[in-house]
Amino acid sequence: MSAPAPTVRTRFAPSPTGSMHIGGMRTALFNWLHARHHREHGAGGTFVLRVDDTDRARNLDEALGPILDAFRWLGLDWDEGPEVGGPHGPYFQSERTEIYATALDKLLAAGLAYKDFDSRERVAADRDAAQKAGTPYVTVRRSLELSDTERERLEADGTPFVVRFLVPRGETVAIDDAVRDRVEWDTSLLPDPVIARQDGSVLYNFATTVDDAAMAITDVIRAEEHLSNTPVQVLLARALGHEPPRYAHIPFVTAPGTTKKLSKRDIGKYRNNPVFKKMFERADEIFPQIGLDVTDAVSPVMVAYYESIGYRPAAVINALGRLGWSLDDKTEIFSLGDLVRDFTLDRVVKNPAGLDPDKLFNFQSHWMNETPRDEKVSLCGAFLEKAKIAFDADFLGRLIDAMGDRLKLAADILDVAYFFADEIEYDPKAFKKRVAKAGVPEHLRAFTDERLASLADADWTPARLEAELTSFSEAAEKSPGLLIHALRVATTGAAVGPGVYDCLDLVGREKSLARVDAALANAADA
RNA sequence: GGCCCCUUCGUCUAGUCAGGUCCAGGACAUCGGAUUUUCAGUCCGAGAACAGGGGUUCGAAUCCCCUAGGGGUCACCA
Repeated sequence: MSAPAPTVRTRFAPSPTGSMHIGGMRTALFNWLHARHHREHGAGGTFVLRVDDTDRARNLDEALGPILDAFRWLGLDWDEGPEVGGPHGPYFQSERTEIYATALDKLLAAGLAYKDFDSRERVAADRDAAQKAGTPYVTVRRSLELSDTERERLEADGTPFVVRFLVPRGETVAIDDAVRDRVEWDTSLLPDPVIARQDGSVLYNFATTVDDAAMAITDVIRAEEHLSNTPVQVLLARALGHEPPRYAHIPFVTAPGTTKKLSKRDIGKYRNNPVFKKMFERADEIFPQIGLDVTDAVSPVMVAYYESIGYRPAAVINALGRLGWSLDDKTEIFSLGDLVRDFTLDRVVKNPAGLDPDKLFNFQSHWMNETPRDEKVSLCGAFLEKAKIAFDADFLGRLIDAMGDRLKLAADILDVAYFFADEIEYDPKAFKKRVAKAGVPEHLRAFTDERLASLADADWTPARLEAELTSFSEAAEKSPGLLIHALRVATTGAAVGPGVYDCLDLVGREKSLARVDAALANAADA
């Protein structure tokens, strides 16, 4: 008889920094997916959100809010954590100082950690010397050589000290990583990590280990840059009397077109990244219209960018899910539900994956097309409202229908905002090329007078308009393109947009005819 | 520099654990064609990769060894 499949508990522990990094979101997604997969297709799974706020953020709401918003936007809920609580709280590290202090005392009392009185400078000098000599640096442990009386005197004098974990030398620590298989380290090469500062506050490696054990985390899924922290955490967990969790070190996300970790530090550089450039430029066009500043917090490195510019959460989920993971040799489209069903750690790849804005955009096309009409209307409507453009919902619906697949981002609706304006402005270049061109005004005049003017309101439909235009062009032995272009520019002012017959329909018979007259008068003046 | 990780088309990846069906499959991007002419979309097509070298084997992208390259990490940050 095999043991029952264990239930799974995963966690994600963001620092409240005021914005959610897209790479961090990918790590969070994998944790969430692993837990949900086991809940629905295994013995159970729980996803925990824990807040790493040891830095004591000045304003927690401001710093944590956007992060929780990103989770909510993508539809990733958490079973335990902020707002929802849970049996393993508190879920803010700033509220767990007692727990850390107790664990620290336990290690100290057992002789598994020690007070180190060496100054920062002295330790740095040791490290430099080792570096220079090309030998591995390990802690010199001078404080362990101290006699009891010496130590007592130092403490009585109030000499500052840090607490270091005493790494057992001469051992091999190994993990069976879910994505990297077996990884081993020689503990003789590991420095004794500081686990508590002079002020008594504990450090990341220690807090995480204590919390993961206290919260019964079974699977630690994190980016591979944490791989080198792992031996210390394994040793620490054992010293504390716990069995270490299973680890899965997933590849980190690289900046588009590079092999370097996508980092919020480099946002400035990314503006010039040829692959990222388009995304920045689109933001430059859109954000000013909706009263948003293009800041680091809404750059393409952050989840907020995608929401702000009108991506579908499903598109972002799909792209993130495929970053370092695949099901097989052909499936590309995954809903969140599909991912919950199909996601397993053993299909995570080992090598870093670059975020590809083009591919993300392609997923967006797909998921925008899957979006019901009503939802598109409300999404686009929200953009129009932010841009302070008055609109009629029915008309917006018709416009969205006419745009069809052309509507990729919800913000694209702003590109055709001229449909909501009473007055149009001609794109001067397009006007010259399409309307004020030899032979065109006469042709357009004739078509309008002979075919359009006499059309009844009820016959002013895309199908009828197309039939008229086609047959007129045929009779005149001219390319339909001439009228198509001329009419579009004359009635909307723009060179691009929905199909021209839809444009005429949207603008309406009366207004279209008036605009053709105005355009022709304009062309005559030119 | 020490330790650790990684290496298939430009990119994301399938195939590697169980060597032959892989002169390497899919997707995005690119280019070309069609839809007899906006833009877009759709359809069709093209080019494009096993880092290098040695082994093992009848046979290697797949196993072994070496080399090279890339990356991560070496804080009283997380």
